[in-house]
Amino acid sequence: MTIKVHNTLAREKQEFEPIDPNNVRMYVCGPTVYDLAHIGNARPVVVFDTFARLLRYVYGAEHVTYVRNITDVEDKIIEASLKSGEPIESITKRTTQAYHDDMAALGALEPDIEPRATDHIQEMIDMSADLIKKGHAYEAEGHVLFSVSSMADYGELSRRNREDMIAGARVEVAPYKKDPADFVLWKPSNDDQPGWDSPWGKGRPGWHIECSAMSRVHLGETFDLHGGGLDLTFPHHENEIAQSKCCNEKPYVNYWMHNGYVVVNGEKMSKSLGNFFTVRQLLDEGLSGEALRLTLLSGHYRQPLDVTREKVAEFKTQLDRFYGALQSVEKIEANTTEASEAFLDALKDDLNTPLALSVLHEITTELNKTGTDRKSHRKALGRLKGQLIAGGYLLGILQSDPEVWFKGEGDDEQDIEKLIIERIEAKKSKDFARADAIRDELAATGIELLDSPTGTTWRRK
RNA sequence: GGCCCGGUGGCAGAGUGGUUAUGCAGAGGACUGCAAAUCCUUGUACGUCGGUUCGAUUCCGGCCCGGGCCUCCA
Repeated sequence: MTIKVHNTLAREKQEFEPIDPNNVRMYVCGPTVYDLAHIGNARPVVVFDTFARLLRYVYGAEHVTYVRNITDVEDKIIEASLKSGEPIESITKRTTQAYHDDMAALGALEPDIEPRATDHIQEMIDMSADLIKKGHAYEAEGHVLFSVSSMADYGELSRRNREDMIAGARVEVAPYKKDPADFVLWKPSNDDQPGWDSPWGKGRPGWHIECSAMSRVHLGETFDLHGGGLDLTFPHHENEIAQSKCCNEKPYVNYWMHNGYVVVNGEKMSKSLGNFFTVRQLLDEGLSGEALRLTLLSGHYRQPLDVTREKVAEFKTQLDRFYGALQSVEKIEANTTEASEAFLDALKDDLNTPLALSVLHEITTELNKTGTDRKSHRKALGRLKGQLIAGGYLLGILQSDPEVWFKGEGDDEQDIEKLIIERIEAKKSKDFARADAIRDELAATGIELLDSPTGTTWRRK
């Protein structure tokens, strides 16, 4: 089965056919580094990380190039610097580091290439100049503006035309624009703003041109797939298409994928609404990054997703179930590295992660059922274990040692073991009152004891 | 005003023109000194009104409700 993706350009699911299966190319819009990432920012990272894992699985890791940029020049950063007094370089460096740490905690692998906007200013200037030359842009009062009316099929992604946009315009139209829909490629900087020399004086790039420039440098003029949050469809991606198509005179991207919003009580989570919580915040509260990741994958990527602490706790319980099964077959060697067919089919069908997750649960049930008769089912158990780990890898979960998952970090292991031995003695002498007292004592510190015919193990709750 | 999503059982969440989603929570049972873990069994579904159909939760239309984009936003 081939991969199918919902292509925003067509508004329908399509078979994914890369231009070159030996070099599958994907670009995803990364963060503007002025503040900590919130859960809404994390969703596309986790979603497209999962999709990249699938692409690598299907086409081979060496045949996939995944680019995710860092936007380190943008007016929000300037504002943040003015407000706090922290230098811009310090803000972008610190925030980029925090972003890397937080996304790693969510199990996101690094993209193959992570270009920075400030390293590609010259390419942006070149593109802007080229667009002027080709009659798609013009200079006005130190700005370079893209001329929307110069492009016949502007609006193909978001399916809106110029008239709609003008009718719906909620912002004052800058006087230097020839057309209200025109957007900025380059704008002038004063002495307090970061700026670079350009044919139009000292200035800085507009928001959209960086992705056109960086994707062209790293993936070429036409590439396979571009992802991002639904809110980037317009204007950002629409304008990227306009810039790249008009500049390169070639198609830009074949497939566009957009993830739905993270919502809070049904409303979109966003910085401007203030209804967000950061990844850092939840991790600091002690929530598991792996459970948070699974929560982000628990709904289909195009659906809205309500992330609550309760939900994260539920998916932590689900992970306990998986790890419990893996723990029970710790001594059995996995004899496959292939995910199950049903699991792969789910992911290949427009990244249906909830369905894929249900397959992992079915595998787990089968594994747990088989567990009663180890010897004669060694082969089956090895297969189920392998499928669980392989599927888990594609989702970015279940890669820890089950022992570590359940016992975690702590310097109290010896005390726990000592109490367990004491309890075993108590049980032997039928002193169940003492045995239960020890259980309660440990339970009070979050330690749960599990008796089995082969002995007593424990978990941190 | 224009354009666009969505409404599934207690909760989360897939999916399908006629047959079990899955998980969490609940109930019962097995196992256990007791528990936990695990397994088995089990209940309550497809917003609403019409239409198409032998048959619709699934297709079509109206309505109601919720949300989004048209400005920065993942």
